[in-house]
Amino acid sequence: MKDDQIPHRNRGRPLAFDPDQALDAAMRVFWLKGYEGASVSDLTGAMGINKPSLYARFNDKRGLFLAALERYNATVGAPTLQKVVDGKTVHETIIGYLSATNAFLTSPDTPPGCLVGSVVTDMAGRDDEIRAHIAALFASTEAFLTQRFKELGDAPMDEATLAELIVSFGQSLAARARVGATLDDLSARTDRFLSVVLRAEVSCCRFCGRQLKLP
Amino acid sequence: MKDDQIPHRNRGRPLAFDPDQALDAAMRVFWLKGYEGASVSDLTGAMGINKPSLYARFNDKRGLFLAALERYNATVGAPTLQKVVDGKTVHETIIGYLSATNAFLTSPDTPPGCLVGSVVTDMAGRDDEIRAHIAALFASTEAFLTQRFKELGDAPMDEATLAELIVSFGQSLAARARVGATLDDLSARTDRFLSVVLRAEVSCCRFCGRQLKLP
DNA sequence: AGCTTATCATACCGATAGGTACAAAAACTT
DNA sequence: AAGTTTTTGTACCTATCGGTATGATAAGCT
Repeated sequence: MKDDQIPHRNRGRPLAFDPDQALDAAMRVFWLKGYEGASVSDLTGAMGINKPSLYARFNDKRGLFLAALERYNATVGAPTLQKVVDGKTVHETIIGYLSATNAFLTSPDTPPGCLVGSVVTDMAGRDDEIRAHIAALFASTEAFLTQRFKELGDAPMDEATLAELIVSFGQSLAARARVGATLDDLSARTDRFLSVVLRAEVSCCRFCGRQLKLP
Repeated sequence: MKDDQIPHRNRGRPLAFDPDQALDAAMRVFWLKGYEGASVSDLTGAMGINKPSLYARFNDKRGLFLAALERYNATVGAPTLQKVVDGKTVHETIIGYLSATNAFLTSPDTPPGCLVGSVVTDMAGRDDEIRAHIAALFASTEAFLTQRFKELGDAPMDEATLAELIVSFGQSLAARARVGATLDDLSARTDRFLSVVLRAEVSCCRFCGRQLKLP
């Protein structure tokens, strides 16, 4: 009775839809409508499949949601974090990370804001599994930034504190985008944030008055 | 046919429940479960009333939600903003505002986080009326802080920028609280944020190295 | 071809969703 | 006491919810 659960490859009727494409569609529905607000009919409609196909592949609505969340991290979260890997200085890293964040938060191709920052964070208040998952995601994002800042070595303050401030600010950007802020709004807010936190291109402090360009 | 709509006072069978108490209960249900996730049965159960009473007073589920949101602003938002009125210095004002925020975000008597920052912000992505309402609320909160900082006159930077940073940071605190952060977590994050933004009790900048206690 | 495997589309399930009809009940007015 | 006004509790409405049984269909295997 071995490998009883594992479906044999290349047997049976082939899938009539592309799983990643269907997940993209489901992701957007959840992103816009939230978990409880997205009905299974909404989802199958957007995915272009029938309900039995959905349940055969994702088990239930929750399973689909978790799969869509993975897809979100792979297609939205990962490319944003890649900017952190690509940055050659702390300043460049932060600019890259927040710019990429602002871009996807206001992309015309997707619902406003961040799926994780609005829908999933909201759900965390009533769903322990989601809460643990998302708390770990936040923590690991901060740890990732901290680690990278240490490698780069030119952070203007304690690296963990800087990472915390950046991620926190990113969460506020997500909230603003969700309530309708434009890319210009977010960019302007980001400039002001960085001018204070990195003290770049502004007076260093009100005592020494020195002009800086960090780093 | 005048005043046909206005119910005569002190006529008819009296209300068997306290409207504010019922709204408090409804507010908590929405706070925990979100709008779509809160069923009318959940709501009437928590409020201790029957459905016809709910519909007679609040018109429909959405009307109840809007009333609960007003109640939230009156019982949670307003007391927090009162700290801004009470502050005698910018530093004290900020500490008071963020401390009060952290307290209600993690209160054991209410669901985690901020109703506005999680549930309503999420809804804003799919509901234009809510979006306009909440965007105006954010803007007016920043304007209120800006105005107060100007009155106090001892802000260490442009008052609007400072207000923006404080409100933004508050939003990130709300997200953290929603995913399970404790009051200690939030307080520690707040200390680190203030140590950078207000440069208080830390090195002023990496060039002049001066110790400050602001203000 | 015939068998096996897996996905397809249709049609359906009980439960619950938001919302309401209706008559009894509780106050006031006269 | 009788009538008026408003809220109450029960019982019910239709639509949709998440989820599934069933049989046709499309592929590989032998």
